[in-house]
Amino acid sequence: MSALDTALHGLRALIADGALRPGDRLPSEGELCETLGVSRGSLREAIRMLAALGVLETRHGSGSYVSELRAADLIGSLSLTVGLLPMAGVLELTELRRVLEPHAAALAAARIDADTIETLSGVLDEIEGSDDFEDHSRLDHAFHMTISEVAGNDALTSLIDVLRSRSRAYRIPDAGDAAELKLHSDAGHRAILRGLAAADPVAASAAASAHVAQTEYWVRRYTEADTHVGTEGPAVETD
Amino acid sequence: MSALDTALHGLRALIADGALRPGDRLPSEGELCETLGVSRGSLREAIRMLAALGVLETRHGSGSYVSELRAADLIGSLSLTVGLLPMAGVLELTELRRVLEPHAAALAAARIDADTIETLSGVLDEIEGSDDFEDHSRLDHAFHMTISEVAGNDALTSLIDVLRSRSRAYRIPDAGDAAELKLHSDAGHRAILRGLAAADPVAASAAASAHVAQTEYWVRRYTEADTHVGTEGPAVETD
DNA sequence: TGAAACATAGTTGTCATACGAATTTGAGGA
DNA sequence: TCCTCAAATTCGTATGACAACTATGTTTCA
Repeated sequence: MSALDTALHGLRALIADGALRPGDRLPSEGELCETLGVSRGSLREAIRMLAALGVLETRHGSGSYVSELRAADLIGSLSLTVGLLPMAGVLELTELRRVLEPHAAALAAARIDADTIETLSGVLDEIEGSDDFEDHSRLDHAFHMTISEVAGNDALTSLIDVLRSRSRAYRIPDAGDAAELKLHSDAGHRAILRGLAAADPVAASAAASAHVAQTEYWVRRYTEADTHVGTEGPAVETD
Repeated sequence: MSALDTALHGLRALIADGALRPGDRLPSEGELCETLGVSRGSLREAIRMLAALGVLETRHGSGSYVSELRAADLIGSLSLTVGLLPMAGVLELTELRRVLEPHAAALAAARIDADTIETLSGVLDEIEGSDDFEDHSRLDHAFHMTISEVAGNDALTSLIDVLRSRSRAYRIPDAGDAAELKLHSDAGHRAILRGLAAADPVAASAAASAHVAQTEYWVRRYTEADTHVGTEGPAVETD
């Protein structure tokens, strides 16, 4: 077994066995090097891997700490990489959204309160009144995240967030298309909100499903032309 | 910006911009150090982080390569860490399973062929005829993975696999309970297979939903007593 | 007495160098 | 043409050194 594997599995075992619990500070790097029998370089590589996966957090000058090990945080570690997926992968993820977002909407319909409905309605007012893509993207994100937060499962919220982050950043070159998309998008949002306001899980779920399906349609429509891997360039909501 | 961040974002940018495509070999570490202006140690830490997330693969003596960037692989990178979740997190994930597995079953019901049904039936025969927990776990896994593979979305399959890997490894101390669980589990499997064989998405979906609900019941039942974080020790299917 | 400033020790961040281990490449010969 | 083997290339690992940052305890001053 390589030194890196030794360090990686050694650290993981310390957490799995309960020797290190969420929030605990790890022994210093020098100490761990002796304990695990690897050099500091190999140890640090292992620490970085677990940090990338959301298991550890390192603070300069202080030490490394075990994270809170929340499911939402581990899922959130994907956000660094989903932006690198090619189009084919994005469509796979969109299918997941097609299951998860209706579920979140249904749960939210059963739990949402009047204040939140008011807030969401205000967000939609802003979206419909704005022509700025930056605003649109931000508010759209807020709308959907609020819904999944109300649903009450943080892991679900985090997963939806990660999946949505990828569909978000595609540009719609044609101005007419962009306008049409926004029209449908606004209508979709209102339909979801109606379902929530009526405390009707089935209606909210159906509206959310239709909304994702619409996203999928637009992503697919612009797939053939632009199969670029990157996420750079002017971003336009397809959502 | 720290040297590590420089290296990490530099590498990520090379991929996002398309300068490095799936399957490509990265420049040598020495070359990248000059390009990015960081030491070899910092560069290697960045490479490890991306490797942990499933974006890069390193081969000793050969070089580092960009992975195929399949959504399923990126999601699979979670498998190293979901085993560290405390019980509360497992229940969150089980709720996700409750949405995803019925969806997979419904899709599979619409696409499955006679040969696969035969195979699955054979797997269930084996499960029902075996008292060995090791066999049971392996065959149960094969049964469920086959279904989600038939569903045709690799990302979905990978996600279900990751989520299931956590519910799998809990021991049922009481022999009577274990027997009762297996009885229900076997019945649940048969119900799912009936739905698939009838090409009935609704029936398959409902059966899968009930199956996950049963898992959730057992996990919850043994939650209060055992909140241990680890995954070691004799593992018994709760599934 | 209280608080601010400072000194100190401990920890992570970064770099440079060296050498071992695995792979790849190409020259040489049968 | 194919095989063998040595050399070059590349990653894997270890060590040492110092900078940057943090935490803690002490001193100093109001």
